[in-house]
Amino acid sequence: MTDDFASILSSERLQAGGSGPLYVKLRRTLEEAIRTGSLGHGDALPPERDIAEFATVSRVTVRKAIDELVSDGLLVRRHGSGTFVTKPVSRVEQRLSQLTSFTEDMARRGMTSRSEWLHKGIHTPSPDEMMILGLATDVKVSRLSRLRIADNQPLAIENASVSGEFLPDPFVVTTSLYAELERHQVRPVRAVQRISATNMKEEDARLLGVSVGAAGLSIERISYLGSGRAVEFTRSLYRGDAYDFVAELTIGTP
Amino acid sequence: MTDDFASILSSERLQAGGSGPLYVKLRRTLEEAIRTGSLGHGDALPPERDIAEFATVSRVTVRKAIDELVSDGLLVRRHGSGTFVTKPVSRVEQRLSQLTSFTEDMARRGMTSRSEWLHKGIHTPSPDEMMILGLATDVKVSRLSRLRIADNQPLAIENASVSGEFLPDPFVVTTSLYAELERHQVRPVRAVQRISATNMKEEDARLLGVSVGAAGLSIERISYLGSGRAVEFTRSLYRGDAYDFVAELTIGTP
DNA sequence: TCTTACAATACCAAAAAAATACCATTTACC
DNA sequence: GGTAAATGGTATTTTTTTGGTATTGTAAGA
Repeated sequence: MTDDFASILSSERLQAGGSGPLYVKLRRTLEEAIRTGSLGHGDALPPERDIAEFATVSRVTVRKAIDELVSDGLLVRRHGSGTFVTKPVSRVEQRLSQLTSFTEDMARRGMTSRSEWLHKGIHTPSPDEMMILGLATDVKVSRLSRLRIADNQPLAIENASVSGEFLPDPFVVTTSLYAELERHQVRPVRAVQRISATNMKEEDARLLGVSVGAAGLSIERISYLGSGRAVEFTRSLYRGDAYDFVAELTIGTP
Repeated sequence: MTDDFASILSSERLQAGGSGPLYVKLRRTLEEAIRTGSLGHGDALPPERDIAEFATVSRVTVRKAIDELVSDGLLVRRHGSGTFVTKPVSRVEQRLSQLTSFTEDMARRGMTSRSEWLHKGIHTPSPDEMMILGLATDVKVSRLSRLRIADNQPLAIENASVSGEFLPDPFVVTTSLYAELERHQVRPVRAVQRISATNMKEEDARLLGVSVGAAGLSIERISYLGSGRAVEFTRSLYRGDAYDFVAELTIGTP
């Protein structure tokens, strides 16, 4: 039982929860906590047994309270895993200014995350790639494409292009492209990110499970070595209805 | 096992790592060590077996912790060789950006810019505004709405809400909201910006001269005083086909 | 008295977590 | 070059945690 819950479920609060059966008071208390944000979207509730013990009621009573919140759509149960606060719109935030990892970010929201590879291959560079990566005519380019999935919902398509000089064999990449580059002592030190909005084309829409024309957040990133040489070029397309990009800015004093 | 690791993985630290499963605590401990620099980039971790023995957990548990750090790009594995700390891109930080005005922004891009006021007024705050700006019930809010035009093309709709305490009279604002706030010694020092993609509604599409459903870049910004008090809340909608948001990221150890 | 809502107890099943045992690759030393 | 030690990789099993369900008891109201 977390400390947060100690205050949320304090017996005073439960008693003050108005009249009626125990499970109704408990439900109102939980509902209030969700609406006020004491329980954030994606947060896990403590185990039913813990709640029962803390509120000194039986587990069935706790379950009855939770039952109603589940049928109202405020909570979601996962057998063997826990009970979680639902997200009204499944919005995921990425905070650049914080050092939170993707896994932890998702875990904090009670979401599981994984990837599916769509493509790995060696290609003759497109004009775009040649220009951006500054390739000689005879150098090949490695392309890696994958679908990022959160809570079994496709969230984004990631297309990476890397110069063959830095990544001759794209098939060795398993989880992290950057980890693979690191293995060859290739270390980008700077990146430029370009964020724009675009309407989904048919194939992207199909992969992401949205309708054609839906708004998508396109993020293009080019990363550079200390020498100024471009290493990698990634085009990502995020579902506009499921992804927020959050940045914190500080104002310089002139 | 090095002495360094003895302190990094001391069982006290592992216990103090908060609640949750063992592998999560272990992951957090390692992550912390990497972030604080106790483990520099390029350093090798001790063998998994050693870590397991020292932390008195099974090797699989150690591997699970390391797995997540690998997929986040903080660590790199080399079969038969060891596990090493990388200098990953997932640890990018957005360079301290200045809160630039639209005019400056466009000037930097070599474009002429002007605005057309759509609305100025004093209103009873909406629930959104009350929550975000932290307003008392009897305080009014000033709303400013204008169309931003660059190179004679409508580019964005800007809706600003400012607490009446800071801007009692919105009609005095002519060009820059920030300049007007500055006149009253109101100086935001921090802002949080949320960028997302959305499909244009009819009215927005008409004002911006695009078709309904076209992709738009929605940027919400809340700016704060040094005290943490929110000053202003701006919702902007940019034409997705005409505006890019560019951020430069530097990669490095904090 | 009978019905019904409420609450408690005891046990079931699924999922996650952790441990065990064994496999594959790299490195180093001979 | 070959071989053994060291290291990460994987499959399988066991334990623990968590929600799910059936049964029973109790008290209020028809």
